[in-house]
Amino acid sequence: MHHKLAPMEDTLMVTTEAVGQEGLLDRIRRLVLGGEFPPGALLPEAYLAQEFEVSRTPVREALKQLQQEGLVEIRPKVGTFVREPTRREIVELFQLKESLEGLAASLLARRGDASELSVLRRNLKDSDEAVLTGDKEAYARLVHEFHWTIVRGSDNLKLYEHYERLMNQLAYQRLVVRTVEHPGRIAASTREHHAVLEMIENKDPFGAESAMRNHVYATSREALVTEPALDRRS
Amino acid sequence: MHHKLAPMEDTLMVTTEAVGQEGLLDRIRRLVLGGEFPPGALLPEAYLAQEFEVSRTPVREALKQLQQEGLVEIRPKVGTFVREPTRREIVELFQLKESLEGLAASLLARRGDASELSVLRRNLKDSDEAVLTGDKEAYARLVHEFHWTIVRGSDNLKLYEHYERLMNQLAYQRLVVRTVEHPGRIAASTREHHAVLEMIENKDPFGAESAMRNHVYATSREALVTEPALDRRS
DNA sequence: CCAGCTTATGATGCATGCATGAAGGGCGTC
DNA sequence: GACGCCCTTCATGCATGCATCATAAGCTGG
Repeated sequence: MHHKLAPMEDTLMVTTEAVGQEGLLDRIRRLVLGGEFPPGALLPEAYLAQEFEVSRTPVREALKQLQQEGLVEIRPKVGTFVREPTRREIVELFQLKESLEGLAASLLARRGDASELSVLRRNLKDSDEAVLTGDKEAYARLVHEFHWTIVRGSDNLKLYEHYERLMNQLAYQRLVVRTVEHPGRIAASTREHHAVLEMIENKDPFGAESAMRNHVYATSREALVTEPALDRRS
Repeated sequence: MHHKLAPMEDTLMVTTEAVGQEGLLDRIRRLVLGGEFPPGALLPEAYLAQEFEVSRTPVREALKQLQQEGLVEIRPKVGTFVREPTRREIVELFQLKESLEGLAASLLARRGDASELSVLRRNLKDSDEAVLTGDKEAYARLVHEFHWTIVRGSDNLKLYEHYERLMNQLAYQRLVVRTVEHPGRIAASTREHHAVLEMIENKDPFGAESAMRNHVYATSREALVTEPALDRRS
């Protein structure tokens, strides 16, 4: 069979969506993650189509992708439902998170890129500041950025992509907000962050991985005991 | 807004596709991974639709999912093309593989389920046998099964799912087949497999993780030097 | 009142048609 | 001969219509 080849591409599209506006997939994902629809709720294609002013066809495509991400469950001939992660799945996802972030820290320590390091240092400075002023909102955001910066800084795009999927499934925002409520945890978490950064600065991949894994593990334990709603199932 | 909730489900569908036949997504994926279409080739929706005797709509849905898996690239208004992984991406994926399989070995060592262990022991026995008889085909298959058994045995479904994605992107078969060609590597690989199993039998999570990571790393190095075609890009 | 069957509803699954836009080839000019 | 413009071609992107089937309400007989 004769195959038609793609014309040479010189520009590498790194983002997932074309220009214009936010992709439909992202909009529906935000709807789900935002808690607009409670777990178990039906996501009617017709409703979404009308809501976003498109036809059902692109909506269906997006829903199938969300199913791959594990955010919704499509029951054939019945409908698409918001998926509620079981406690067991949360545990599984945190184990993965530990592994992936450990890898990221290790890779970043090996690379030891100066610009990333300064971003992280700045982040921890701001973070300490937020703790002192008691701005939990800012603290949560900075913690979030700290972790993402390390994953991005690992300079491993595939790792980044898998991490992104993972975090989507964890619906991170809601969990970490709870965690932040515990003052003792904040102090410990801050210490752990500094430890991670120190290891990265020392260009110690093993130490950085270890420190990061310890930190993620501690955080996940806290998140799991702090989130009683997760005990409903499994 | 009033939400329609899902009726209670008692049966948990663990497989991805309903009964009947193999899913369209899998069939197209096999077409791509099978090398039927060379990297860079266009996958015309109309052709696939005719080939699988469906309309373009379900084909489009499947292609969008394959894009998420990183196997194809969809250029808006142009077409869907088989993606050729760059060498850099291969390296990135192997780093991830190392991390994920390390986690799997660690979890399995912690669990220490007897039935999984006997399967692995049996696998290595058959594997040694295949080495002696020089049956490289069987050896490659057994190695494949060894790794998948450990990932399955980790009893972490989310890990399994991410691993599955990862392996799809690696188009494993073609790479490992090359690796098998090197006699020295086979001996080393066999030793490493035994080491991994021994650590798991000892219920030593750290040791198992370490052994597995060493093994995956060694294998990946071999695969990378054995695959000259990967040097074309990046 | 309840169990079993029938039927009505509503949502999905998919085929089809048309609009849109990107490549590539042809043609005319320089 | 080379460059640039136009136009044809073709594949996608999406809207729409209809068949299918799961679900639940209604109905009937016990």
